Amino acid sequence: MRLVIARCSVDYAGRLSAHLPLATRLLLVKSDGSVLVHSDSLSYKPLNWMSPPCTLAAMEPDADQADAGVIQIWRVAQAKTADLLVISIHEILHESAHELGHDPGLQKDGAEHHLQKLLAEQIELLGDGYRLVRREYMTAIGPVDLLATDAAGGSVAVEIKRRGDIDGVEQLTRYLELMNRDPHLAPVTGVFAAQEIKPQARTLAQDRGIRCLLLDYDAMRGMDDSDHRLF
Amino acid sequence: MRLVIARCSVDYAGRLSAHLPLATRLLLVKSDGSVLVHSDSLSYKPLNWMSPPCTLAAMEPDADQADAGVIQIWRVAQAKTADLLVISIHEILHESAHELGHDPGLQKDGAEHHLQKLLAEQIELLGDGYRLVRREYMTAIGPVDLLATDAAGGSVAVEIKRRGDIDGVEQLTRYLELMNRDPHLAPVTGVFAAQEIKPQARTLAQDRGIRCLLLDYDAMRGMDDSDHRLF
DNA sequence: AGATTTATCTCGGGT
DNA sequence: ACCCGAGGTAAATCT
Repeated sequence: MRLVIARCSVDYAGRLSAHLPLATRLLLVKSDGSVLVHSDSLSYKPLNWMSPPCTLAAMEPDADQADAGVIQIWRVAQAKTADLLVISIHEILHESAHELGHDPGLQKDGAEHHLQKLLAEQIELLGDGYRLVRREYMTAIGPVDLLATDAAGGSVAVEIKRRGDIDGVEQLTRYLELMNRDPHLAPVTGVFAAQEIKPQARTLAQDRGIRCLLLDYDAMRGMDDSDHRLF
Repeated sequence: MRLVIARCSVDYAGRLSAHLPLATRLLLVKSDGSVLVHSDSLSYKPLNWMSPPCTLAAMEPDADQADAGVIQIWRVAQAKTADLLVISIHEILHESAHELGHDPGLQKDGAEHHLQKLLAEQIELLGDGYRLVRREYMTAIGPVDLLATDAAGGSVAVEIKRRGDIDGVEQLTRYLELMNRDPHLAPVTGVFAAQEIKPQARTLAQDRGIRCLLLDYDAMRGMDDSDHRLF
C-alpha cells in the first residue's frame, strides 16, 4: 500500500465524466493496483477512485502541463472497461509505502464467531443439564464449533452456521463419524444450530439423527451484556 | 488528516456487530473526526468506519488487554446514535499527520457539459443542413446551450440535459418565448436533446411544438476521438 | 458464474 | 424536515 499526500487535480472519464479542481488530497494505492482519492472530510467513500483490475502508469508531464505546474501524471486505466482516471500531481507533500500482508478480516465469519461465542455462553439453550467442554474442539479434519456434554454426560458436537445448509450437515456428519471412532468420546450426538435452517438441510439432519436448533440472534445478543460493555 | 499503519483488531457495535481479527491495516482519521479502516485490497470502501459526527478517544489498555499485546485503544463513538467502533492497536508501524485544507469538491456536471461539447461538434445529428451558431448563447435570462440554424436558415435553440425532465422543457420554453421577441432571431424553433426523456416531458414538448432528440452518449463518444487522447 | 437482493448504503433533489 | 430515486452503486447472497 502506497500513501501519497499531494496537491493534485483529477479527471475521470467513464460512465460519467467528472473533474476535481486542484487541491491537497490523499492518494491511496492498494497492492491490487486500485487507486482511491480521499479528501479530508465528508463521507467514507472516496471522491474518486478506480476499481481493480486496473493498471497505474506514472508519466512525465508534457510541456504544456509542466508549464501549468504539473510534475507528474498518474494514468489509471480499468483493465476491462474504457474507464480512465487521470491524476495531475503538482506537489507531493508526503509519500510512504507499507507492506500490509493479506487481511483475514471478514465480518461474515465475525457474525458466525459471535454466534459461536454467544451459544458457548448460553449453552443451556441446548437443553437442561448441558455443559460446555470447549469451543473450537480440534479434530483431525478441523475444529468442531462447540463440544458439550448433555445431562447424561454424553458428548455433543455442535456445528454453528448463520444459515444452515446441506453442506453444513455434511460437515457435521464427517465430524461425528470421526469422533465416534474415538472411544473416549463415543457415543457423540450432533446438534446443528443456525439462525435459519433450510428444509432440505433439516430433512437430511433428521435422517441422520442430528438435532436441529434454531438460534434467535437478537434474543441471544439481548441476553449477553458484553455488547453493552464492549471494552 | 492522520494516517496510521497499525497492527490492530477492530470491533464494531451498532446496527450490526462485526469483528476484524488482528492484522495490519491503514487507519485514516479525517479532520472531522471520522475514522476509516482500510485493508490493502478489495474494494474502495473501508472494512469498517465511523461517520461524522463522532468523537475519537485514545485510551490506555487495561491489564488484560495489555497482556494480550494491546498498546492502545481507540474508542470512536457516534454523536447521535449508539454506534461504537473500538480499535485495539497492537503495534504502530507508521504515523503521520497532514493539513489538507478545504476541498472544492467534485464537479459532476461534467457529463452535461461533455454532452454539449459533443453535440456542438456533431451538430449534423439535428438533421441535414444544420449549422452551429454558438454554444452558450447568452440571453437576458441565461445561456441557451446551443444556438444553430436549420437547412432553411431558421434559428434553432437547443437545450441539452442528461435526463430530460419537465423543468428542462419549461426552461427551453422560456428561452424560446424570449428569443422569439427578438426580430433578428425570430422565428426560433426548439430542440430538447437528452440521453433519456421522461414521457411527461416528451408530451409537454410535443404540445409546445418542441422537437425531442434522444442522444446516444456512447455513440457520440465513439465518434469523438478526444476521449482517447485525454492527456 | 450470472442474476438478484442488500446496504452501518450514500447522495442528491423535490415537496 | 421527510420522502423518493439514482448510483461509475459495491458487495453479499441466491440460482
